[in-house]
Amino acid sequence: MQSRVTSVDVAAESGVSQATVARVFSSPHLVSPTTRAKVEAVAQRLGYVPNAIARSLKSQRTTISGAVVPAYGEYWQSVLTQFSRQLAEQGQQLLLFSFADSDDVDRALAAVAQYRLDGLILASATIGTDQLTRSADREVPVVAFNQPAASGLVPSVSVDNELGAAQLAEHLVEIGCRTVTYVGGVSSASTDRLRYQGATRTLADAGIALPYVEAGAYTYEAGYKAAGHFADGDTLPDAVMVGSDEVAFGFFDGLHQAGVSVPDDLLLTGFDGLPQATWAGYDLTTLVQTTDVLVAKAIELLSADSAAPPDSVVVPGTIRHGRTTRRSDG
Amino acid sequence: MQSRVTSVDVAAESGVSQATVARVFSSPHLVSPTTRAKVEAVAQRLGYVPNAIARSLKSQRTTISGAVVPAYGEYWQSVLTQFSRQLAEQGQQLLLFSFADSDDVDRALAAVAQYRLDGLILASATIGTDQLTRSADREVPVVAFNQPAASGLVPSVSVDNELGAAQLAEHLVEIGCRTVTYVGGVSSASTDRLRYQGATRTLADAGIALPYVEAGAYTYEAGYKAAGHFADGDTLPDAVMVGSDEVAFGFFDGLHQAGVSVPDDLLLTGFDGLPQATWAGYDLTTLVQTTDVLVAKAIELLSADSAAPPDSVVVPGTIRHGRTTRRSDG
DNA sequence: GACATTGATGAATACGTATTCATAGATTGT
DNA sequence: ACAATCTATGAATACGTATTCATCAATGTC
Repeated sequence: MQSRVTSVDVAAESGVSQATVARVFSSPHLVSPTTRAKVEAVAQRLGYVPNAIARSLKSQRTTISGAVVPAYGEYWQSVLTQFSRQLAEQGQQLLLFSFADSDDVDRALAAVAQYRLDGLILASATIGTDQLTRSADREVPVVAFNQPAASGLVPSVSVDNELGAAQLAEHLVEIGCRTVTYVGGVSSASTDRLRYQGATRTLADAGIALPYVEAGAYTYEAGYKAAGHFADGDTLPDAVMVGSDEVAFGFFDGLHQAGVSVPDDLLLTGFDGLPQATWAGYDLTTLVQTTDVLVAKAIELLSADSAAPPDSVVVPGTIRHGRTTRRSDG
Repeated sequence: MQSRVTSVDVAAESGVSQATVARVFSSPHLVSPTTRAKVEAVAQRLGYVPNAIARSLKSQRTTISGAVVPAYGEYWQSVLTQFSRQLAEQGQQLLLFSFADSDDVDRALAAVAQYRLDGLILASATIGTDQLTRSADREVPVVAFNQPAASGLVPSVSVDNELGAAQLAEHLVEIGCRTVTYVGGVSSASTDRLRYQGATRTLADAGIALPYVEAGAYTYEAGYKAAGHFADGDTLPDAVMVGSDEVAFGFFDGLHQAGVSVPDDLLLTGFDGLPQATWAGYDLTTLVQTTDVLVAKAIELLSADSAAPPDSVVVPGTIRHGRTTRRSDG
């Protein structure tokens, strides 16, 4: 029953025009200090708050950015809160469109179209390229987050997946691994492919082949199960590279369950640099994405001149050396 | 350069009035099948999408709910995505207002006031009661999530903290613990107090006192540090009850680091039921909040008749028995 | 001291839609 | 067959603000 107060009410009460009240709140420098003070006092007293909806309608901007993000996954949750925090610092809000599967993406994109958002973040490697291009010729600035396949179609920001995987592989070679297996999440994801490629090339230079195993999902459970099957095999490789930290955690625990010890029987690497990777229970060697930088870049691209051609920003990650690649025997 | 198409354009192109076009999209049953088909065809061809901003301005509803949520913490992230998913199922969007510290809360609430949201979720035990009451006499339906202190002021939904802690304590008594210590997150949080109370009462019945130690934050690191100090003490209790899973994980790892083994040297319980609690590395005994139910209840309260008096819903949790309270010797 | 400039304000309009009111045609009941 | 009811539609208005245009006073310039 509050906030029914409009700029007209304030105007009437202060004896000025509605235009002046509007100016006090949107371009104060156009109003004399005297009247500004008067209006502000009245507004305060009446509990007036500008209506963002009406404001948006008139000004054609919303101070809201949208994010289309997967509903599950540790990684996305942390990215999401990063966006929310950094946008909030700029006085922007974040409108969330989460989706569980591909069908939901279309639903989410349809919902997005109804809002005149200041920017739109498309996250997840499972958004199809057709869906991307369709969003591309909207009037709203778009940026694809961690979706390498988007390059060229849409401005995008992602970690250097290929380089990162190469760095991890390099490290494994250095410490003497001769046989390595790669455990991916979903093979059709572009991030998955790039990471596998990066690792493959580097290992090939050392004369090492890299078999690919698909966990089937980017989840702890998928990793756990994969480890079970894996441990059943006849011989273990020197090391396993897992395509994402969350899967790696499951893989790690699954190995333990099967009686395989990390790092004594097998070395293990992850990818992403989730907070849990540093937790003492895992202490995982992984490629740390500097999420805050990636997010900052993405926000930067949103406000950039959209007349420029689609820009692709690739940020290198940093390797974290944990216990999972440190042999007990030195 | 798209989506500039308005209902007026569609009207002109289809040879009907703007009113009819509007009706096609908001109350189709008022339009004859013939013209409806015609208008829909034209709209499709021109790429017309109703403008949600204008629609909201006129209809005084936004199909958007807001959530004021802490920027950090595994628990809140999972709650957040739950809200997002369940709201999406009802065709509602979620507008995110995250905050890092108490000052941010005021900023977030101020931002909230500018939107005519369909509902508002206030999460986090660190929102002050004054801030709560201020939001209470807004025109927007509010519900406090997991903030027991809100009872009576604002409709609220929370897990039964006191009962849950009592159940955990009961379990410890049953398996023979005689000395127990409680490690809380932030002592001023109402959830912290209730959990401590529940545990204290139950243990008192068994003639056991419950010393309180404050970790200082609801984070892994705080738990880790607390465990360090704790292990330095002269004698260890039989069990430690930690006030939140995330802190418990840190405490667990901190104990290991200090050479204290769980469950051999010490039993451990958490609270919340985070996904990681089931991860094999921890396998933590904890009180599982059925977050999906809590969230569903909260959404239900939002759409409920706001004329009713502030309603408090308390949902019992379920205890999860993990390895951390299972003595190796049976 | 006449004139150009600047600054502060008000009147009026537009943003894109939903909705009330009125109207004309179609349908029903007796 | 005629009044009464109902259906489909259009004209007009309102939602609450930002902004253009015009006005008028005050200031500065030669």
